[in-house]
Order: sequence, then structure tokens, then C-alpha cells
Amino acid sequence: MKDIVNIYIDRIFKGNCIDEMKKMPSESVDMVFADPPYFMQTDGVLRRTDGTKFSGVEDRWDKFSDFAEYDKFTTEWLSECRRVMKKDASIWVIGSFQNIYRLGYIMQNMGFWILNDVIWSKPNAVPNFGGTRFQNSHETLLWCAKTKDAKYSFNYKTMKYLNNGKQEKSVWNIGICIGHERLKDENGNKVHSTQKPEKLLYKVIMSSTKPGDVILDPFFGTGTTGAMAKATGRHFIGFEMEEKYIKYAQKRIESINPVIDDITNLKLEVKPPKVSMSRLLEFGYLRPGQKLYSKDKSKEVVITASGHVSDGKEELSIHKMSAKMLGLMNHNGWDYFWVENKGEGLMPLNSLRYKYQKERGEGQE
Amino acid sequence: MKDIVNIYIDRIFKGNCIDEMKKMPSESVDMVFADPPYFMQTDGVLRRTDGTKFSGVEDRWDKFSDFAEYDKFTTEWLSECRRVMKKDASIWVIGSFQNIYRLGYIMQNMGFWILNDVIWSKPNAVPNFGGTRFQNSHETLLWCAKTKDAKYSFNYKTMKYLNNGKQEKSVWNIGICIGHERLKDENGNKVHSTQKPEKLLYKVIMSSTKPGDVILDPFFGTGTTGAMAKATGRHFIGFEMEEKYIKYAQKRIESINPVIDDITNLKLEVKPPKVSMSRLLEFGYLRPGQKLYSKDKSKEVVITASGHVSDGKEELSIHKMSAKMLGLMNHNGWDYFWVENKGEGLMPLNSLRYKYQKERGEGQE
DNA sequence: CATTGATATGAATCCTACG
DNA sequence: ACGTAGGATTCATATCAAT
Repeated sequence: MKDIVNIYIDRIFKGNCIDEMKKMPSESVDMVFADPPYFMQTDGVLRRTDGTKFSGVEDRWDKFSDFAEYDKFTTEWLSECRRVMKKDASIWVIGSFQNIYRLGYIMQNMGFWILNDVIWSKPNAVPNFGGTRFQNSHETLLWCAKTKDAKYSFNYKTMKYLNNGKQEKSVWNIGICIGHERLKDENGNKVHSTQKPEKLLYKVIMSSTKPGDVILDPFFGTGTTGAMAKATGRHFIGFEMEEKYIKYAQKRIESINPVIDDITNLKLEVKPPKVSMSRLLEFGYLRPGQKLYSKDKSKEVVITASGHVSDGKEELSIHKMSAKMLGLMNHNGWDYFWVENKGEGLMPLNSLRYKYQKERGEGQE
Repeated sequence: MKDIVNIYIDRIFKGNCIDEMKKMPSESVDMVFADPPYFMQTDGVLRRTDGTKFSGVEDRWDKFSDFAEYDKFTTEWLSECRRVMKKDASIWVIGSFQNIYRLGYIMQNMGFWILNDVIWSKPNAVPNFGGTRFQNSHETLLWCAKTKDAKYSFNYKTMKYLNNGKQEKSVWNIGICIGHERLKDENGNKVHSTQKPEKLLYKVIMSSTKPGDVILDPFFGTGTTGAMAKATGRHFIGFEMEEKYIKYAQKRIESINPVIDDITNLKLEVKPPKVSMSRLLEFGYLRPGQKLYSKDKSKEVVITASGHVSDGKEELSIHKMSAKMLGLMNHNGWDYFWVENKGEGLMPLNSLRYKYQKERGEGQE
């Protein structure tokens, strides 16, 4: 990030994203969010049953003559995205049935590894006026790592917390962008035909980036990605061809007040200090021969000099021993065992790791 | 259908579906439902958090060496499906993120026209045990016409009725197949690793077929498609490689009792008789100079000899005239205008079409 | 019999740091 | 690169046993 921070960070650049990305250094961004043209093959005008015109996607940037041209365009911008992505960066791409199968196929062929396809289910989608099909009430997001073996960021606990304590699913129920959030021009018309809801981008960013990360959006539009990046303490880089969109995006992002709190700072993702049993023995937090207990004190084991524990029959790691006592194949011994606290009752074994870290300032990953 | 009825209808054939389909005549089926191998690229064992093993898809029929081999297989079976489809037939294909982008891309290239991509959202999907991604809680169905201009079947009103009076969406909430519905072998183990829920197939069939239609399922498995086809008064043709699956499917389908009622017979889809204004004039159900009224009688028009109506300023069709009176661009005049009923008050203009049909036995499409 | 609680299981691309 | 050990991680529902 340091290489590009002064030149690129938190700015919107006017121009074709393929040309603009070519000027960027390789492996420089942490995440990409891309909302490319959808290739809607609507010829003529779509009208509601009362005859009023439905103002859908008919802008000139959404016209492609055939699949070959669209595939070529897709391959070009995705190749540049792939190049500027750090090796552990991930990429989100949003589309609808008209284009998402082109995107997914091409991305798989390029070596991107699909982590999830996420369904944005819209409770207030535009109805099917003709009664000719099912109401198209969703869009699809592809979330991919750069390669199969990459160590992408995923803030599992934060997502779980934001989903009322249950792990987040691949189907997200979020309303389309309307009301105050929808940008309108001086005539009251919508500025952009496909402005995405902020809730969607908030979830995308909070699930797959860390504070300070750089997020690239090659089809910036009116800047929902930039707005949410700023709001959550992340950085953005935007490319956009239309001057009009850039102006609205800049004004919009300026007005954003970041909310930097424990959630956006990923405090929920913090893991226990990595302090081993042998280290606790070495520095006198435990001693060989000392006993560890189950919480109700119904079971006890003896610590050995090597940092394992013995139940009188076997000498095992605290994890294997707790699993054995619970009849499981795996268990976390740090959470199972308790230790005598100077005659004041039992304290969790795991608390010794926090004590060690606090007193010696080591052990945090 | 007549060509193949005696040989193929309501039977399961053992063998590779590509070879078997090649023996079939062209343009002979009304709908295809295909649940091909997903090419899940998994290795090793996946354990639940309690250490027990998760038994997913480990079948040999899901093994492919790479995308190229999978794409070739996909192209071959889809080509044969396309050939045996009648020109107004439609095709459903189900998959997950591992394969659906291969399927969609290839189908679009072959000329299939995507009508909807339907999301099967599973409230009781397998969780993500490792906390590494979003829980994969959906699968995707592609519903396509053979060509862009084909006149496919879609039972809009039936779907709306089954969805509590609201138009059906592209996101369906249906539980995975468990409990009594899940076929078990003599040892209590699931017969097929990916048996689909009957509710899903019911909805697929009821939305896109007519009574008596022939449905082809090239990956028949344990026959959910056949069971629901029989249950709704449709016919099936199945191909399946595994003898074991065929035996369970045959037994299962035998036990099905068809429920042939107004819903399965699509009585909700019946349209008003196609009888024109000029025909009503010709046979004396209306006469030139007679008046038509709005329901509250606040407006009136006069019928002309040509079957149009005049408001004293313009002579227009009943549809254009009703639209004009309502300030709309389009409206259905048959539902807007009322006609004097021999001094007994007003009756709907449209009711004359039913009267004509009843008395003369014409007009039904 | 009704209710409660324990157990089983389903199309899954399911870890990571260290030596 | 590869093996090994440490240690982090699950939701809805059906079935069946226990009260």
C-alpha cells in the first residue's frame, strides 16, 4: 500500500478503468469490488401495465453487440484487477442473469477461486409487469480469492455478531436503494440507474477487509463503495468514465462521517494470546506435578514436565486429553481445564495466557 | 409426443444419458429438468465441530479431471437435450457455484435464452463448520427457452395463486430433502447423496408445463422428477446409469397417487373467449348505435358499425377509448365498459363474449 | 400421551503456523 | 515444499429416548 498511498488513495480517476489500471503497480490493493455493465438485452421500451415507461438500464455504457465483445471486455478488466490485487486479496463482482454466467466462467478460467456466490435477495424488487416470468428479485455476487491456496480475509465473528449470533448465509435480504439514500439530480431524476444500497457494500467491506485496507472499484459510479469504505475506516480507489457520476460521488463521500468503533476495528476477531503450555511452565505460571481440573472438579489431571497432562493412564496434550474426557475427537483444552488459584477457587487455564501476555507483553500474534 | 409415446413415455432407461438421448427423435419433449454432477472439488474429510465425519458427495459420478473435461461433458449432454426439445419447450438446470457458471455460459453460447435464474434458498442448509466462509445456503436453477423468440409455457396465474396471490419471485424458500421423503436403504443410509425435495420439482413442473406434457430428466437419480410428473398428470422420460437408483425410483413412482385437480389442470390459466367486437355485432349481440357505459355510468360511448366506439370526438377501439378515459396509454376495454341489459341494469361487456361462446360454441383458443 | 432433551445429519470447493 | 502439532469451529430439523 505504501507505494501507491500518496498517488491513488481515496481518489476518483476519470477514464476507462482498463487503461487506468494499467498505470497502477502490481499487487497493490487488498480488495476489489466491481459492478460492471450488465449487458441487458432490452430492445425497445419496457412499459408498465398502466403504460408508463419503466426507466431501466438503457444508458449507452450498457450496450454490447454480442457475447464475444462482452467476454473480451470482461477478460480485459478482470485481468487488470487480478494483476493489481495483492496475493491474498479477494474480489467481489456483482451481476444479474444476463452477465453473471459470463463473469463466473471467465473468472474460474483465469484462476480465481470462488469462495461463495452470494445472493442479494431484494424484498422490494421491480415486479414483472407482463406476467411472463418469475419476478427477478435478486442479483448475484461472486466472492473469489486470487488463487485456490490464498489466505483471504474473512471476518467470521463480526459477520456472526451482525447476524444475531448465527453464522451469515450466502443469501442476503437487503432492500434496493430508494428514499434519501438514492441520489437525485436537480430535476429529481435518479443520477445513476443502478445505484447499490449502502447496506450491501457495508456487508461486503466488513466481511472481507481489515481497517486501513485499500479497496479498488473499477466501475465507481456514484461511489457507494467509496462512501462505505470511508465510513468504515478503509481506503478506496475509484475509476469512472462519466464526469457527472464523479461529481456526485465526490460530494457524497465528502459528507460521510466515519464510524470507527469496535465493529469496524474488528475487535471481535481478536484471538487468545498464542502462549504454549511449555512457555507457561518455563516462566513459572505453572509447575510440573500441578493439577488441572474440569470445571466441576469431577476430573483431574497432572501436568508433566513437557507441558502435556496425564490422567494416570496416558500422557496427552491438553487438547487431546479434554477431547478424551468429553468423548470427542477434538476439543480445546484451554477452555476445558481450570487451575487452582492460591486457595481462592478455580480460574480458567486460558486466563493464565492473558496474564502472561499482560505481564510479559508477548504472545499476541 | 405421439411418435415416442409407446416407446419412451413414463419409463426409466439405464445408461449414459448422452448415448441414450441420441436414439431419441428430435423435437419430442416439452420440458427438460437436469440435475447434472456438480463437480465438487473436495478432498480429504470434513468433520463437524464435534469431530464426527460429514458425509457429502463422494460418488464416482462426480469426478472430473478439470474444467475442460467437465465443459466437454456439459456441452455434449446439453446438445442432445436441445435437439430433443420441441421448439417451444423449456429447460431447467440446477447447480451450485462449483458448476453453475460453466452451465450458464455454455447454455448461452448454445443459443438457450435465460428466462430466469431461480435461487433455491435452503433454510436448513449444511452449516460452514470451520467458520471460513459464508454458509452456502442456496443452489441455482437456470430456466431457459430453446431460443429467444420461443413461446414457452409459463403458468403465471397458477404460480401467483400458489404464492398467496402475489406474483412468484426468483428466490424460492424450500427446505432440503429430509425425513420420510428421503429414501433410505435397508441399512438406514441415504440412497442418493443429492436427492431433491419434491416441493422444488412440484414448483418447477407446475410453473412451466401443461397437463400431459412430456418431461425429460437425463440424470434421473431416485426419480423426484418422475414422481412429481406422475403426481401432477404429466409424463416423464428418465435416464440413469446406476441400477440401484433405478430400482428405488421405480418403486417410489409406483406408489404415487396422482392428484388431478383444477390446479394441476391449470384451470386458473383459462383466458376469456377470443370473440371480437365485430363478431358480436355480426351475430346480433350488439348493434351499431348502442351505448356502452363506464361502470358508474358517468361516461358513455356509441358503438360504430365497424366495432369501434365514439365519444363524439374520436372513433377508437374499446381499448384505446377506455385508456383515453382513464388517462392511461393502455387499458383493457372489455373490463372497462358495461352494457344495458334489457332494462335490468348494466352487465359487463366482457360477459357477452362468454354468452357468445356458450351459445355458439366458438371463441375458445 | 405430552413435553423435553439428546442425538443424528444434510451437494462442502471448511486451518495455520512452525520447523 | 511438506509434514506435524496446535487449536478453532455448527444450523435446522427429524428421530428417539427419557420424564
